[in-house]
Amino acid sequence: MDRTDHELLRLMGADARQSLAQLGAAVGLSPSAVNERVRRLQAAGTIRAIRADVAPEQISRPVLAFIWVALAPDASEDGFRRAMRDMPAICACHHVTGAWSYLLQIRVESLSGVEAFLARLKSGGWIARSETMLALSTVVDAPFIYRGA
Amino acid sequence: MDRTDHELLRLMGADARQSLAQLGAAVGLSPSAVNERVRRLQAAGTIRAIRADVAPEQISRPVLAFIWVALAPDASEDGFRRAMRDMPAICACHHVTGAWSYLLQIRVESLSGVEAFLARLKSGGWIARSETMLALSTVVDAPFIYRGA
DNA sequence: GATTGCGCCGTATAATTTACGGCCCTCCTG
DNA sequence: CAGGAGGGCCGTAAATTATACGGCGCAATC
Repeated sequence: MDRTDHELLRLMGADARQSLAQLGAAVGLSPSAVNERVRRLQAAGTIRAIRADVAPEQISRPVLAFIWVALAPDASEDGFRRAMRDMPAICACHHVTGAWSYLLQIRVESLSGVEAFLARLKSGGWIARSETMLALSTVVDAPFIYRGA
Repeated sequence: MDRTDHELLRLMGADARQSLAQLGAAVGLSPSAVNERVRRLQAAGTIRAIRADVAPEQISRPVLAFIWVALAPDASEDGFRRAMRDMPAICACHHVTGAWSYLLQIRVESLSGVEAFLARLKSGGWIARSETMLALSTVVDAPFIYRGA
C-alpha cells in the first residue's frame, strides 16, 4: 500500500481499461510488476470490482433524488434493508445521524418515478415520514451502476 | 438499446472484467456480437467508463459524510464548482432543491477529516451555512472511486 | 557477512480482444 | 411479389493483452 498502489488505484478509477503496459508506463513499472500489484489489490479486497459506469440520461434515469426517511416505529429494520437492496432504482442507502434515520439516493426516469417510488415505500409500511430533494445539476458525479429495470 | 443491451449494462455494472465470451454466454450471443454492442455503447457514451471500485476502509477513507451547503451570498457559483471538482475528498456534489443549495458527499479518514474539510470550505469563503450528516452504516453502497490523496 | 524475503524484470504461453468477410433475416420499394 | 438495402450476428484470423514463471537485485535480519 505505497504511493504507487495509490496511483494505480487512481488511474484505474479514471479508466480501468488501460492495459498493464499503459499503467506501467504511468507509474514507472513493467507490466508484470503492475499485474502483480493489481492482483494483490484485488485479492486483498482493496479493489472491490471493476464496473461499467453508465450515463443515466441515456438509459431513462435522468432524475436523481435524495430521500430522507424516518422509519415507521413498527417497521422491521432488517426488512427495510432487504427491501432497499432489492429495488434497482436505489443507488445508495445509508443509515445516518441527525433527525432522519436513512438517506436514500435513487435514479428514476421522471418525476412520476419519484412519486411512484415514494408510494411504494409508503404502501410497504416502512416509513413514518420522508422528505425528498431533487438534484438540479451535477458538479461532481459519482459513477452510476445500472442494477436493472 | 434493447433488452440485451440493458442486460449487458447490468452485467458489466456488476463486473466489467468478464470476457466477451462470458458475457455472450449470459445473454445468448457470440463474443463478436457482444463486442460490437459494447463498442457501440461506449461510442454512444452510454458506457461512460470502466472504473475500479475501491474499498474506502482499506485506503483510509472510512468516514462518509453528507454536507448540506448554503452558498455565501457573494460567492461565485463557478468558483465554488471548480473548487469542488479539485477536492479529491469529494465523491459527489449536486445542486439541489430545498432549503440548501448544494449537497456534498465526502469520504475522509476520520472525523477530524470532516472538521478539516468544513474548515476549508468556510475559510474559502464559499459557504454561509452548512449541516453535516454522517453515514453510520451502509445498506446499499455506491461505488467509490479514488480520486487522489 | 551470509541468508531470507520481497519486489521487479523479461520471456514464453495462454487468453482475450479486435478486425473482417460472409450469412440471414427484416424491412422497404418498385 | 420480387428485388435490394441495411442491420445484426457468426466464425475465423491476427493482434493485443494478460498470466505464469524463473531469475535477479536490494534490503532487512540474524
